[in-house]
Amino acid sequence: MFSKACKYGIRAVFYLAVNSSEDAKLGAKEVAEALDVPKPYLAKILQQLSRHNLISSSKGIGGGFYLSQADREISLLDIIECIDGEEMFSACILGLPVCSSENPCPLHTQALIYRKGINDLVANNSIDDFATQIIHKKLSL
Amino acid sequence: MFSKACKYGIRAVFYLAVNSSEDAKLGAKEVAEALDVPKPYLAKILQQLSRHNLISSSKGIGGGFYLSQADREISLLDIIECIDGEEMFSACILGLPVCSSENPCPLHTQALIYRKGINDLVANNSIDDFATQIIHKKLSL
DNA sequence: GGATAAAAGGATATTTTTATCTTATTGCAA
DNA sequence: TTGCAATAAGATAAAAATATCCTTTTATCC
Repeated sequence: MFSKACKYGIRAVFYLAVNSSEDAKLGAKEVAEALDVPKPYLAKILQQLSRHNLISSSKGIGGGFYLSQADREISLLDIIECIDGEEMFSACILGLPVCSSENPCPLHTQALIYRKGINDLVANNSIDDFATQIIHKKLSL
Repeated sequence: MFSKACKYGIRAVFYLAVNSSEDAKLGAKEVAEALDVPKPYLAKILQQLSRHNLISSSKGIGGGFYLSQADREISLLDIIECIDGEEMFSACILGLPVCSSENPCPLHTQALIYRKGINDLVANNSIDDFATQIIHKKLSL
């Protein structure tokens, strides 16, 4: 479904949403250790998200990554598309170059229902929405 | 979602279901050309499926790949699991080592609904079921 | 039995993904 | 203003996925 980079990215953003703020930035090292993922690789992913203004960062002493209020209002889909590209939910599930409602592959119609479900899940919930659930229900990251 | 190898495999099996029989075996070359996928790579995938008795083959002149009646009654899930492994639908969508209903990740509960939908789609339909639809509705491969 | 046509199997090459390392660059603090 | 702690960026390495090539085996036809 998602690439490893994307899974790391989603988890890191959730971790930042719960544990960071403008006054409590987190180094890539801390996040990587908390999530048990490779540090330099995660740093790359965080940099990419930062460059696209989906998360915030600052250099220097006391610097690190964090989520601004604006960052918290974006959808999880934005994070996913930034890392894995925009075709995750739109490309044919069998990889056919042309596959649409008019000219569907054998899985198209049925799969569409479920893929749209996942798409809506990540498109219609903000980072904040997920953070609230994570805190409330004590979910794992 | 599926690896390229798996997409090629699914399409090839569908192609064999529609176009081959015990009396009309198809060479890897013909299938690869029909689906516009790399010939030697597809051959590998077909060999793997054949080794696991999910499709049938015979060597020599007039040989090739085809589906026996038994082959036509397996589920698409068997094909998928043979190529991509058994964790496609069971592994955590965020890659967490432990993620279950008792200890869910932030996407677990919602995603489960849709993932189960896809799983059921491929688990509860035989190759024959799909072949019937492909022929009836003139679906693309 | 010999030629041939096909899959089967093994080895290799290429590309992409994942991971690491090294060197800037920035910003704060003493 | 100098040193340090952090991200940023670029280069490189390792692993996995994708793709190809070559040889062997097997079955069929003559």
